[in-house]
Amino acid sequence: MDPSVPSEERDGGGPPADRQPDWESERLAEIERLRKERIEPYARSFPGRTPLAEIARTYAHLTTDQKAEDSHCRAAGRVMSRREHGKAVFLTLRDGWDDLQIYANIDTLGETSFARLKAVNVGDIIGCEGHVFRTRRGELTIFVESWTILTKSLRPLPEKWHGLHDRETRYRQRYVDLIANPEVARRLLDRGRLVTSMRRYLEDLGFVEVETPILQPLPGGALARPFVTHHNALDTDLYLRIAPELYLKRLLVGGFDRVFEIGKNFRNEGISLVHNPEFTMMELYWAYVDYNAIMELVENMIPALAQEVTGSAQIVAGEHTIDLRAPWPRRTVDSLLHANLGLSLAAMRADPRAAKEVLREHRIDVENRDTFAMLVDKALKHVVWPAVVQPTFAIDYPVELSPLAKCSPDDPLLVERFQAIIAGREICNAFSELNDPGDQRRRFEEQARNKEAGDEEAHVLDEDFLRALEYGMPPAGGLGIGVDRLAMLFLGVESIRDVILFPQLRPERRQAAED
RNA sequence: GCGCCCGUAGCUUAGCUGGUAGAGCAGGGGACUCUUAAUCCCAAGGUCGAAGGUUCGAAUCCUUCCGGGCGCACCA
Repeated sequence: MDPSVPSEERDGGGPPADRQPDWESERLAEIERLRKERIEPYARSFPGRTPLAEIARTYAHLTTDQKAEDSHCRAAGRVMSRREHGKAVFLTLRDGWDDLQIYANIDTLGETSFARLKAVNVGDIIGCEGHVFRTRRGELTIFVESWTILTKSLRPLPEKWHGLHDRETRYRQRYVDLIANPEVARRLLDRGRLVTSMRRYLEDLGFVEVETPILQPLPGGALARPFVTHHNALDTDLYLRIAPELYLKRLLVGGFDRVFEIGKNFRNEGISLVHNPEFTMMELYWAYVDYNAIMELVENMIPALAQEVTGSAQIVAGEHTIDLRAPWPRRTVDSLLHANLGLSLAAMRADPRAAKEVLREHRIDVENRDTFAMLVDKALKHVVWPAVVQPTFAIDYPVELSPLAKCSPDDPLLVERFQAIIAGREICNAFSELNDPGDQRRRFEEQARNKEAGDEEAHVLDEDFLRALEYGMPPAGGLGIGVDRLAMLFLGVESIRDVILFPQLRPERRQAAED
């Protein structure tokens, strides 16, 4: 886009001229003034600059009122605040999320350049050249010998003292939030480092990263409602994946023996403090091991990642300090239910009606049509998990909850599945993968019956996946970790929106643009 | 999807049981050559989220809608 065209002349660019607020027309006028003086308000480049943090580091040793010899440097950044003193001015500059003060006076710059500097607005991006000194008040400062405008800002920044609090504006205009609240940027950078660390950790273990389809003809690998879209050339509906699982298992069939994927999943469900319609999932599959090996991987990887991202394998969640270091205790779902509710799986299966009474006593909202599987699920989520603070593996789930997991050798009603619970939250889901095509077909058929009965989240029957299993999938353990929620746990935030750069909101209605 | 709460200037906000909006910052003009929430003086900026209703009179009370937040439900 040609930056020399003022925004109001672009199609759909700014608000209509008759509704233009004063602050914008004033700044547009300033741009015209600059152009008349042959100064480009949107510069091409500013070569040879040194990052502000590096300048601060290099000259940290300077004492009060001391000037650094040979400290000539070029720096650039956004003007965050301005303190005028007649024939001198202080500005606070920010590049990235680091601030540094600069100082200029009329003696050094001359009248014209100094007057232009005083006309700079908070929010403008400028470049300057000068030497480094420390003021009488002790602040490291660049003494400006020359400067230039790099980008003129048309919109005022949020208030410097109270900042930007309005959550809607913060999420809709994250670019402003990042400027006004640098801790938001730091948190989101930490989230990025978590993903990087996880990738490196798995690669070091010999896992290979792959990318499988996001557009899938059948949505599988999880129990959830999908988004539907349409491919015009193929004239067919496609689904945004709810999980990569079935494709990664096809890769096990194809010969990959340690494989993982980090990517977005999409589920067409409610939005909440812990749900965003698109979220980042890490899934891995490891051939020739069962869920015991996966548990070891998890209890070693999680503290290692926490160490890298937060600097400690101990994290704080509310009033609890949580020690993530291995080993983590392993408790069967049956024993957890028994300890917290006095119910055994066998009893719940045999007499769901009595089980419902017990759940009601714990003020859990149960409905008459709830199946045994749903009751177990509710009991775990509402009673058992909240009581688990330190990392704990909950293992051996009822087969009805897990259509893709392998049965326990001792009990055909249980599967070899586990979830890790930390601070009351599920942070992963894993199992010994079902590789018996006959058993898998029966489980799919059971799901199909659930679907007939009205369960919209029941798993669909995927014939191609069954065909792959018929070629033979090696025994394997599989793991899924919700990366956003792991980031929340590590960074101590309550809302998933605080670890997602652009969380989903209802689309904004822009009246000016639509008229 | 249901319940509760919120929406006043670009930002942060005051505005009592109804009497038609007040400030700080930012922005504009002026003073000030080491300040840092710089300071001081002046002026400007608001269809009080939108539309209806009650009333002599509505930012304030009622209804509906829009947007957001928080619970609950579904899910990771």
